[in-house]
Amino acid sequence: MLIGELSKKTGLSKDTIRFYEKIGLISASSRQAGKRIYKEYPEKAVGQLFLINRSKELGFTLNEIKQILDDRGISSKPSQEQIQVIDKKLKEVTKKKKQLIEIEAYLSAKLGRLKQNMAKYSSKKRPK
Amino acid sequence: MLIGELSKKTGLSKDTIRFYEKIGLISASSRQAGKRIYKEYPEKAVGQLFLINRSKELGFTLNEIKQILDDRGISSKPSQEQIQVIDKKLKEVTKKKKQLIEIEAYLSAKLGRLKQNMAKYSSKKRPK
DNA sequence: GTAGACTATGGAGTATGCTCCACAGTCAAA
DNA sequence: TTTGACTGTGGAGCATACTCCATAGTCTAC
Repeated sequence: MLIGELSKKTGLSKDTIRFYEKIGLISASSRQAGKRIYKEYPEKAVGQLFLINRSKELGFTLNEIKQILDDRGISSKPSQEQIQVIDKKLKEVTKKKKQLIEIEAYLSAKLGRLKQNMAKYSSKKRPK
Repeated sequence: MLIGELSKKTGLSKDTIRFYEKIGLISASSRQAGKRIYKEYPEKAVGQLFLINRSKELGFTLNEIKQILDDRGISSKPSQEQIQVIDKKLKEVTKKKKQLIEIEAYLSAKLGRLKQNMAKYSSKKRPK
């Protein structure tokens, strides 16, 4: 698939996709066309880009995401280091879950206060 | 409390704290001392900075965090807009929770595959 | 065969979020 | 009263993650 299609499917700009390919986050094969070369993106790039986006929204940096996506070919021997990286990320995810719950509690409390206050102020105008 | 103490309590650098104050994320009162002015940070700045940090780690931008922290004085009338902002952030938190679970599943699956593969490769060396 | 929509490349520019530095004043302890 | 640790200000610099050109080649439909 060419970059335009990938862009539409993922909602990411072509520039962003090219940038991600440049830094090795996703990969594409090259097709010769006269003097020029066109990039062919594999189907799995779609899923990878969605994962990248979700990860970014959760505060992972592109470098971290690169480690997460790193495949080195399914059939090659996985390194202990690779396993450790994924294990570490799983722990970070667990931590983020806890932090999310804390923030949720903070926001809920704040929302409650605001609504109560709002009611207090407008009660003067409300008929009995 | 002066900036050094706040820095130690939160683990954030003085420069970072000054930057946050500059953009209005936290506030401090000013104390005159001869020709110079010293900033006095209130106790609650500690909690605010922790919240800022947690929020950042979850992908919120400083601008978003500013909206979250925005107080306008506890005793002033809360605006409908203020309530909407917090409500929206709560929904984003819910979304992030789901995304985290997705990423967790992805990482777990990947970890399982890596470990299995690792075992397959090393089984040749293991005695029966 | 040509207009219009696509593609790649290179490089400049931008927003965010700090980080570092030089300079100068304050303050507590010795 | 001087030394060392602190403080604020201003401004430059930096890493990350894009975004926006300009230029030039390709491809599709008419």
